[in-house]
Amino acid sequence: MTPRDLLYMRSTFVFDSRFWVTRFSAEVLSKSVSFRFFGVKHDDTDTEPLENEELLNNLLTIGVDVHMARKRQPGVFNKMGTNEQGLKMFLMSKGASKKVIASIISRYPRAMTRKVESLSERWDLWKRIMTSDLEIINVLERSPESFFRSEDNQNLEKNIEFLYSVGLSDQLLRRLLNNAPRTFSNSLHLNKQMIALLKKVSLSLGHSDPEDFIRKIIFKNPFILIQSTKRVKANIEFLQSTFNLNNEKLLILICGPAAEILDISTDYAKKNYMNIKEKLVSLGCTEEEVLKFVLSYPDLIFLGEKKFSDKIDCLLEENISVAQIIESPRILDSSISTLKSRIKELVNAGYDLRTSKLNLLSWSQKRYKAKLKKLNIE
DNA sequence: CCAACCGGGGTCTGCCATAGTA
DNA sequence: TACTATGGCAGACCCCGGTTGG
Repeated sequence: MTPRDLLYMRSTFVFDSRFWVTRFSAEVLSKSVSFRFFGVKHDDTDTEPLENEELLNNLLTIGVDVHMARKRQPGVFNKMGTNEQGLKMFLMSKGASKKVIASIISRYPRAMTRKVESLSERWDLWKRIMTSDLEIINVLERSPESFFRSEDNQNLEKNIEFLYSVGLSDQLLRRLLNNAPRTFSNSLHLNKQMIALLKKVSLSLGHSDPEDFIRKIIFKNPFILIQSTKRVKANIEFLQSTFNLNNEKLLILICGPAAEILDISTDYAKKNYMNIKEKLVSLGCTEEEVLKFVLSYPDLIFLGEKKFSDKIDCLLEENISVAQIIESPRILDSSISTLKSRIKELVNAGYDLRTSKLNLLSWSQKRYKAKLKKLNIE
């Protein structure tokens, strides 16, 4: 899955933006000043330039990266009567730091067009699901857009009711709001569509309890409601056509081991699968073996071309056979660096990788270390 | 006691396109 | 016609440990 990479991307992004704010604040200031002059020069008939000047000063005081913000949503800067002060006070009252507020506005400027009253209402709706203000702030810091993109609180309320009506627990709703907050700013219609699709799939595959199927799949994959029905449908079809399973087995697959595969962009799923197939066939596997291999651990489909190939290659370099590899698909779970360091340690300890089991390459640290210690004593 | 089996935990944003709206 | 609300997209693992069966 992507989360780890996303985490990486996100953290570098946050770091970059902070870097930007501190390192280039002088530049930001100069840009906003020139904009102000530009504004005055252009519209000296009404009060708009003055409004903008006030807005810009407010934003600079808060510490907003105006350059970034304007690039993202220029329209907001032409609006009069923005509510940046109200927003700031509101978020502060909920315990957000100035830095977080600045980051929120920098990344989603439209937030400052929201009225305090509606913000407060929205916050209370989120609070029905979350346990503390801090928990909400953490989500806003990660994803300001999911909270601020819509002001339709009625829709939000209906979404909450709808999700409960599907039979999701308090805990699951909380997980959804934490992990896939966009679910709640989807239109009710959109969420209903996805649920309807899942229901249809389960019925057409002969599931006796569609609601149970839906709960299972959302539990396994809390991100499903922020995917397009097009993507999910295409991925289910991909799984169906690729693995050629009977209904029962396909159902188990998509609300179990392959639930997360439904999120991946279909082209990549196909591409990654094709890559696995080509690579293994070129190494002498039959297509049937490839199918069995991937089916035994569908998460393999998340592996991009390079990663998959690199992992296989680093195993082959140790004269490990393809037959051994496809016998232990889980070892491809381990990072390349883990694989490499463990192989080295095991070889040093006299462990013959060509004739012994490979599973220990993907054991937890604790178990692996214990094993290695024993090998070294022997 | 050992390893296999298997499920779980972390975890999805920031951007673009485009109808709709004032 | 500028702006808003909303849908949709790309992106592309790694690790841990309880339970079970030998």
